[in-house]
Amino acid sequence: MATTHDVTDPGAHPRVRMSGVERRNQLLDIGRELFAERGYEATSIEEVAARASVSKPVVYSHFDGKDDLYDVVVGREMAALLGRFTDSLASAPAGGPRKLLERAALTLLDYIEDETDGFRILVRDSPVGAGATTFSGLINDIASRVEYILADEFRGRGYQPELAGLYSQALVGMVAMTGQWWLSVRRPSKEEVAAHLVNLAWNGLSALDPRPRLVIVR
Amino acid sequence: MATTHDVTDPGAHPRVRMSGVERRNQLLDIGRELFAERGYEATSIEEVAARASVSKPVVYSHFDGKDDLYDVVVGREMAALLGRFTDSLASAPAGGPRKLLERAALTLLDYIEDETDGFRILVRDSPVGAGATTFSGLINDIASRVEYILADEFRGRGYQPELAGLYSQALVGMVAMTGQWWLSVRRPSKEEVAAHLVNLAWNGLSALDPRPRLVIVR
DNA sequence: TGGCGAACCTACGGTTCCGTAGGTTACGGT
DNA sequence: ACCGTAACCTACGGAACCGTAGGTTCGCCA
Repeated sequence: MATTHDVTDPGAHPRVRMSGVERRNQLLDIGRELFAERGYEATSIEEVAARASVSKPVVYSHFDGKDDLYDVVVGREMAALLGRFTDSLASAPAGGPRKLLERAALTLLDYIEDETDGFRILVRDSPVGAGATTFSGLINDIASRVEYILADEFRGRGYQPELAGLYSQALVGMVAMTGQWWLSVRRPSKEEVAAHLVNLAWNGLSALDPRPRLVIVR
Repeated sequence: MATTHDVTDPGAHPRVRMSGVERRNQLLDIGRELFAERGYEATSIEEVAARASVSKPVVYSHFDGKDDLYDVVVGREMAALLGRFTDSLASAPAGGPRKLLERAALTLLDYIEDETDGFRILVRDSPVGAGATTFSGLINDIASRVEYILADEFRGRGYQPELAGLYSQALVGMVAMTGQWWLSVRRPSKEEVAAHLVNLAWNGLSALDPRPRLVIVR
């Protein structure tokens, strides 16, 4: 007759006792993974606990509930992506709009490749009443950054700057959707994809460069 | 003491008895509405029944279950959208790629405006194990139609036709995301949006037309 | 008018899941 | 050696939801 504590489940970790922050981070990672592959509704706290080889109350001791876990995961991911944009666009030596476009495209593609789960979550729907009427809150946020840059550029050229919103949505949508498609294809290479996207956005279909190159050194 | 059949709920319809197909279509419409506003998981059969002022088993007598209802709704919507594309592209007097682009953009924007719920469903996630790794199955399907057209055009110009996939994803993504954004803004007008999208896709950022016009007569 | 079948209902079983109450183990400082 | 506290567990209440069993109403047609 086995003792009550015969916790030798095959495949389960041998009962690790972590510190508070370690466990919290582990749960956040697992949450990101599950929310990415199943979405919010289909993810259960029970499975989060199971994947951490831990019981449910442990999860509740770190987060107020499912919503809270989700919010923290999303917030973390938003900060990560926005940080990448800030780094890559702010540190740029102001090389004109075309280089900016290249940088932005590469930044997003890099993020998609490195943090695939995070990207999936940002692209998926929010729980239910989340205000973000359009896509997911952040994609929109990115678009509004691009909008400022474009508005400046438009003013300089004499176009109507109030159209910058439309064009930035179009550009961000182009890159985001292509990135999502590229996730499941992985070909051609990321740099090639970026070059073609810039080619399309910059030259247009009427004057496509048959063999586009990136200007930025990597 | 009220009788068992005192079904005079205020606000509920006065107990209508429909024919089989009528009821089925009503349930499909309600399903589309709910799936669009809440997604698959958050929608319950009970609410579908409630909105139809009908009991749950009625829903089960028309559909095998939640999955089936969802599949039929999606299938119907895919057929509707594909039909629009077939009509608008096949009946075109072969006016060259630029007119094709205009037609495609307008077709998608029209659809988004007329069948907003349907579009939302197609853009949202599938239940869970739905193969569609990329976006939603159909957006991809549309993209592959565009791909054929583009591949032809590329061959004619001497570009690599195998890149048509990438460019079609980029173009469809651009229009789809802009359409989604436009849903919540509704300004500028649909025709203006289409004109600017074509402007961007055709001329590129480097040679934008400050006041683009559509070529097609509406 | 009588009866037959389609449309519909109430009621319930079984499952899943969120969130909590209350008790147990092990580590770290003294 | 001892004790406080942080980490963790089992067990359960309560709610939502899917899907079905069995019975009732209504319209049509002979």
